[in-house]
Amino acid sequence: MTGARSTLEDVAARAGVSRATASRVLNGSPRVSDDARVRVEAAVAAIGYTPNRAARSLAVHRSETVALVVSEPSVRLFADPFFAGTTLGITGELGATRYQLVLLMTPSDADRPRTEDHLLHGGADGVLVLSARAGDPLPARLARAGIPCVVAGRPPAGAGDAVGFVDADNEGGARQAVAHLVERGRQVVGTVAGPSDMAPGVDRRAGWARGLAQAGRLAPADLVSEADFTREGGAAATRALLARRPQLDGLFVASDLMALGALDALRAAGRRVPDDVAVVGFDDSELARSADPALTTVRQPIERLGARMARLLLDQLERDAPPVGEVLSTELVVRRST
Amino acid sequence: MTGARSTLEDVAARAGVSRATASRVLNGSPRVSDDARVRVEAAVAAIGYTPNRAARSLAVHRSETVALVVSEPSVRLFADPFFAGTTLGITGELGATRYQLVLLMTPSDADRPRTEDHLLHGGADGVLVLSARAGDPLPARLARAGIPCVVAGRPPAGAGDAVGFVDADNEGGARQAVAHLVERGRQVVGTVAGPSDMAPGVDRRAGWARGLAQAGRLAPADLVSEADFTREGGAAATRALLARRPQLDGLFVASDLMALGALDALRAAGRRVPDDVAVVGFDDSELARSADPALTTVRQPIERLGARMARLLLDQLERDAPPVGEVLSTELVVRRST
DNA sequence: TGATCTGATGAGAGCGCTCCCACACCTCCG
DNA sequence: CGGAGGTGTGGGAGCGCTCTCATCAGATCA
Repeated sequence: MTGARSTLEDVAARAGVSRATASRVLNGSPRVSDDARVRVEAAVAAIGYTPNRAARSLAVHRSETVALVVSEPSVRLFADPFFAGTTLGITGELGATRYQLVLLMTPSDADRPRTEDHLLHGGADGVLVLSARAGDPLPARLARAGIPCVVAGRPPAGAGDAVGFVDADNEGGARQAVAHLVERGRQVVGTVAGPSDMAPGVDRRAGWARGLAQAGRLAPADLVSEADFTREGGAAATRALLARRPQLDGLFVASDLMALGALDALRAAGRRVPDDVAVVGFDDSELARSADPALTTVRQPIERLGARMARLLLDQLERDAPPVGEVLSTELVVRRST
Repeated sequence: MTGARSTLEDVAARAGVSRATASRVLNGSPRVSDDARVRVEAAVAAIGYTPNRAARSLAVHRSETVALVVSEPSVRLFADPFFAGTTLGITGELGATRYQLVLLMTPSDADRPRTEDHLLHGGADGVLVLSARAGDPLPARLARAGIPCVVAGRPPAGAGDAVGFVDADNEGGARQAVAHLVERGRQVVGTVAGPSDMAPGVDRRAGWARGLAQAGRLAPADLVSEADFTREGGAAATRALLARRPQLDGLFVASDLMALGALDALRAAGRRVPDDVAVVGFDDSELARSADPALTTVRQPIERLGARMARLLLDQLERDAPPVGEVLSTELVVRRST
């Protein structure tokens, strides 16, 4: 069954056809008689034949691989919550195709040129990019070189519409969160926003503002406090907010980790959650479930996001569809903190 | 620079040598004159030549890829904390070689045969396995087929010494944890153990027992309560323990997530942590840092584990070293819970 | 000085596949 | 009944590399 690998030649011989015909059958060409098709398929099954990827790649001038590039210096912080889920979605979608997923991580800036070079030299037929950095030049460069590319999150500014993307509906999620807080009767709803140079930070803040607007409220700047997606940052931002607006009774925090910091700060300030201040996070990470009180948060369809990325890339690769963007809706998970 | 891919032929022509000589230079053969070597290297640099993987694979009969198999039905629970870190370590080690990392996830049992088939048919030169299931037959099968294989954690029983492995020192870590609790003056040190059909569960429990033995204490069975690595399970196990041994004042919990459950149970029972009961977890996940009180825990060198897995595999692949096992030491991270 | 060895080199086959092209065979129409 | 237009098929070149083998120049020795 294993051992001496069998070749297409063997299959052809056994089926009593030429190598060319056997190849046609394997590639689903319509120009084959039913008779030949059946015999080749039987031979394949009997021999346990598996095509040689290398030979095929060499002949068709394609690697038949998709690269997953995780280009993030601080992999630890960023990757943990997303990586496993997204990857699972990607492999699920890719599993049915002949494409292989090869993993390229560039934790330090030093190894990015190598990766880029590799991809630009045909290292993969298509590329999926997982990166928090908005300014990543890689996708645009790949697209310019004619290599299909789909990024997670909003596409980098310079890329035009040449690169596909799949993003979670950050703004919509934030709006949901705010609507929920308003529904809970909160009067003064502030936000601990993410950094304004990161797309999710910007979008979630915008969602907060629009959410308030839709409720007929104002969204004054002094109800926004920016932090850096860390727990400590979240705590500090919350303290600042409380200092400026002691009446604060609702808080939308742009990530679960920062929300944990917010809970710290609120507790330190003697505010009860949710009685005095209701808090909503974002991400629905493990942290949210284990927080005290358990955090109401916005869940992103991580695995689905990976699957859609792969799908959009395959569309470009196989039916050379144009690169498109897609926004996946989020879901509010209500827990004890509101 | 990109565009029409250059071939070895081009390099050879430019360097004024034959394709064979150019190939020798690229593969570091000693049988090349310095003169030729220099000229070829210059040509490579000038042209921006990158070898064609497919052609090379075809010629050498090796795929020059390493597969990372994540064979876990409940990827969410298992993979999250380990996956990103381990993978990072692996890619770091592999980055300097010509091996590519291809990702194979088998979330459902249905797609495992496919994966196995692929690997058995030369899909990769070597395989790294990330799997919580002790009974996974894949590594042994691969080894039997002559495909080098390194697993994370203890090797499956059936594999003999044919598969390499890299494990964290679960027992040692547990001993450290217990020693720490004893040092803190705790008299009755119990444990919430993991399932006894999972290697980490068994090893950590053994470490708890040995730790007590080393301190000259007994490790009676009624100080052990088994759970399933979930938060709720940890809470239930802790309640059982408290019921049996109300004097309990030290607790080693075999995972951070279960430790969170233990904290819940202790709080519900009116015990203060660490005053009444000191608690140590295991994993040093994000959860430990964010717990209340922050959890003293045993850190595993996740990234290093990945790196060592890759290294051991490369040793088998390149210097055909025999498969070996390696145990990485863990580190106690002391926080507020003890 | 010729025989022998050594070390660098190039010619060329071959890895397993795809795909172009030519061919045989059939059907259909003028 | 001859030519046009399909179909299914096989021959064979070629993808870019490695590696064996023959060759050849130069060094070494008797």
